[in-house]
Amino acid sequence: MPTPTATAERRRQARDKRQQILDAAVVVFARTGYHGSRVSDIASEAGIAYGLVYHYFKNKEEILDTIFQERWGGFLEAVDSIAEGTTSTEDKLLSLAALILNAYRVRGDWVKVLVFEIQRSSRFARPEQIRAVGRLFQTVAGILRAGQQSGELRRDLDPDVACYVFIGALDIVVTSRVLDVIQIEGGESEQNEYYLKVARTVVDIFLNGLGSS
Amino acid sequence: MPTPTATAERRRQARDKRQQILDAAVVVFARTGYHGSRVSDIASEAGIAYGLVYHYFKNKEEILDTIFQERWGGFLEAVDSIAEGTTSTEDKLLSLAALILNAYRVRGDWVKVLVFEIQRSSRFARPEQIRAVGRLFQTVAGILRAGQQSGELRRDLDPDVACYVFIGALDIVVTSRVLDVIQIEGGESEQNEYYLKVARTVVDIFLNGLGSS
Amino acid sequence: MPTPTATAERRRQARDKRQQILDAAVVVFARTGYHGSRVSDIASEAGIAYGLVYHYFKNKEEILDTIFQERWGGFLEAVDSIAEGTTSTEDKLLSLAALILNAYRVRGDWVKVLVFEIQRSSRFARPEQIRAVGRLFQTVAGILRAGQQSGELRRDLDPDVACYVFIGALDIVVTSRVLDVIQIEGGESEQNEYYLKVARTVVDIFLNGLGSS
Amino acid sequence: MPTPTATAERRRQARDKRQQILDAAVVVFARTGYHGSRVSDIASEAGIAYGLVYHYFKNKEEILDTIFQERWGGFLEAVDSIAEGTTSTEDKLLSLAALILNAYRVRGDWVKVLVFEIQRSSRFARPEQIRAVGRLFQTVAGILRAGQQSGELRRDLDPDVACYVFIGALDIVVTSRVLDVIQIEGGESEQNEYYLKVARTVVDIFLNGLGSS
DNA sequence: CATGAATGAGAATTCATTCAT
DNA sequence: GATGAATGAATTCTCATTCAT
Repeated sequence: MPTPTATAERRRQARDKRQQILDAAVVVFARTGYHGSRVSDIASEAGIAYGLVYHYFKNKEEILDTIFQERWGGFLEAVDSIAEGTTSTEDKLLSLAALILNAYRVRGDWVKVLVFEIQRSSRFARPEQIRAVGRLFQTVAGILRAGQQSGELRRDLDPDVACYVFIGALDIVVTSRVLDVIQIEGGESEQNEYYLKVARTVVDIFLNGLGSS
Repeated sequence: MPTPTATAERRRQARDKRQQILDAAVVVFARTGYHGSRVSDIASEAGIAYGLVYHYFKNKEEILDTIFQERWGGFLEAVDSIAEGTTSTEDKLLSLAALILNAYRVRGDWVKVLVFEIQRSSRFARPEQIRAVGRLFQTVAGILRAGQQSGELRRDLDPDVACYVFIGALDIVVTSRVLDVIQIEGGESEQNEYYLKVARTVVDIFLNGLGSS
Repeated sequence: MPTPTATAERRRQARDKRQQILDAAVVVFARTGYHGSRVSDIASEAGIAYGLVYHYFKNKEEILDTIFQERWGGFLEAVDSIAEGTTSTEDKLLSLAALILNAYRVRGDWVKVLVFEIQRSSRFARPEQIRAVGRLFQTVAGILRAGQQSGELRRDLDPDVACYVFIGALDIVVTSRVLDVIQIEGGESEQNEYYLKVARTVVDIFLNGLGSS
Repeated sequence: MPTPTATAERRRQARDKRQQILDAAVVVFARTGYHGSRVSDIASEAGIAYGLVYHYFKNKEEILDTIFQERWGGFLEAVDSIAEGTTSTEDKLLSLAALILNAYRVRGDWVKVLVFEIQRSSRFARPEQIRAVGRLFQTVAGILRAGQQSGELRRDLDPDVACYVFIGALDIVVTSRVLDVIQIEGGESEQNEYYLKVARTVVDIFLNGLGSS
């Protein structure tokens, strides 16, 4: 009979292996897309037999669902913690912009999968997925609503619409970047600078408008 | 031997049949996605034998490419004609917003296909497709640049970045609508009103900002 | 455009091909059992690509169902025509016994498939299959009931139970033969003789009993 | 070091566990058939880990073989003890009929497995299995032969054929019952009555015939 | 042009069996 | 003995594409 410790150890390894599969799936999906990836590709990327994938996941789709759930949850937490901060609305928006714009640099594969494979398949997605995406909009709208109440923002515009302007601007920058529509040359620091500039521009336009006052 | 007229007639019918296939493909792709659609689904939606599809198109992918090319071209022309107008920058932006927001209502299926199947799978897209999408950004950036030169817009912000804010806002409204993240209740006129409100809000924020001046 | 005749010809060939598949399936199922047979085995026995099997049948199971339906239907017709005859009850029973006992000789593969694969999987079978099997019992019970009314048979026994005795006796002979529990040596004529003897014995016991009167 | 008693205890438990697996297998095979049952289904029905099954049995097939061997052996013993009795032939046949007809009620799952999975797939069965089934026929034929010698039965019919009539009748009643071709309504006592009636009818026909004397 | 039968590569998924712990 | 993670052979089924008619 295995000792309790040995059982725990095995359980830990099992969780690791599950994670290995998820990580490998992100890499593979990013490289060849969900439909272009075979389960065996994921398995060999994870360094395991493909049969084992079915030990941890019901099927290929569940892998994608799990990737979304776990990672999007983490992202939402980061967004929430920005929203709950006590800084100015402008600072919150800047932090949010930086968070989103940096996501691609830090977790490029995962963002690719999100942009291409999950947003796309959401048509068939369970309502929970829709709701999970909706939560981002609600949180941002909440930031705006708070800004309106504190007098930092105009009160004559619907925050549920305004949040689209903000999120949309950032989303399309990320998408364009993923799509290589935007090509950023230079090293790490140049890229960093570019993103900062974009973040500032987005927030600037969003708060002050582009019109010559 | 067929008369010249008969030949012309046949050629016209051929073009019709080709169009039928494209129209059917839009419907089917919108319903079940590119990968979820069989060539035979397209054919039966078009009311023809599936073998015939291969008379008009090399393969399934060429159908998608063609859909993009033909329809995106038309869309770009509409955008260009707005850009080339002599109205104020604000009017141009309002027209643009209305054009994009209405597109989903008028050609829902086609926008779905664009959003999900083409825009989001451009990784595999030929560079021409990237360039074609890029042209939208350039045209909008051009509108902004002109506005800066005429003094209507602030000159301290990069129009190549600013255009993302504008397009991104509209894009995400459309996408959210397609995804049913946004549910619009009510009939035709309520929907119309909602879109007008969104268009005005987007342009308002874009020009005047959300900050309390 | 193909002439009507050509179309008809093609349709005829299609039916042939479908039949080829069914015939091949009977051979293959008889040889290696339903579960032991691959669809590709059936296809290669039929001399076609296995993809074509799915042109004519939804899946492997539908092949088995079709085999049962078509052939059992034919068998029931033969049974019915015996039942509807004007001969004596004894003659009807003799004919029935001969029909059943000969079936294995004439269509050995098909009987094997019936005995092993269809009777077995009937647990999951659609109620129609149960009903189809039930019809055999009803028809035989009908023969017995008629014999009771005409005074040829005792009236004190339930024909719905009595029919089991008759059918069961014949069924187990066939099954035993298929199972090689019974080994019949000798050529065609010896076999024939053996079956005649069995048929007569079964009917004799059934009508006159084994008890020394 | 374990005491002899502890060792014995362990051996007993091992036998229990082995028996647990066999019992579980009967239940599972009856429910979903041999091919439709996974080793893990058997294990979870038995409440053990599926790896353990391979400690007690070489493979899945050996489980089925063992089920047959052990239970069929017990059944044959019961049949033998009837055959060896000193009662009249009629009584022996009645006892035999009751034994067989009751088996389904008492051990329904096991009979299902016998009827569907073993009896009907003997093609693959080792010859010993065929021989074991053959022993039933021989024993029944023996009863008949004894009846002929004692003058209770007609001598002009081959007992090796006659035994088919008897066994076949009972077998098909059981099979029909398993297949739900026969639906018996009512409670315990009604079912009991029905089976008694069938047993008597079968023996009556078998001994006295259905013909109006 | 039109049809749809025919092909077969390709992928997902299942599950018996092994084996390290 | 007991566990269940790990393996991978095996098979079904799908569907884009070709081609004879």
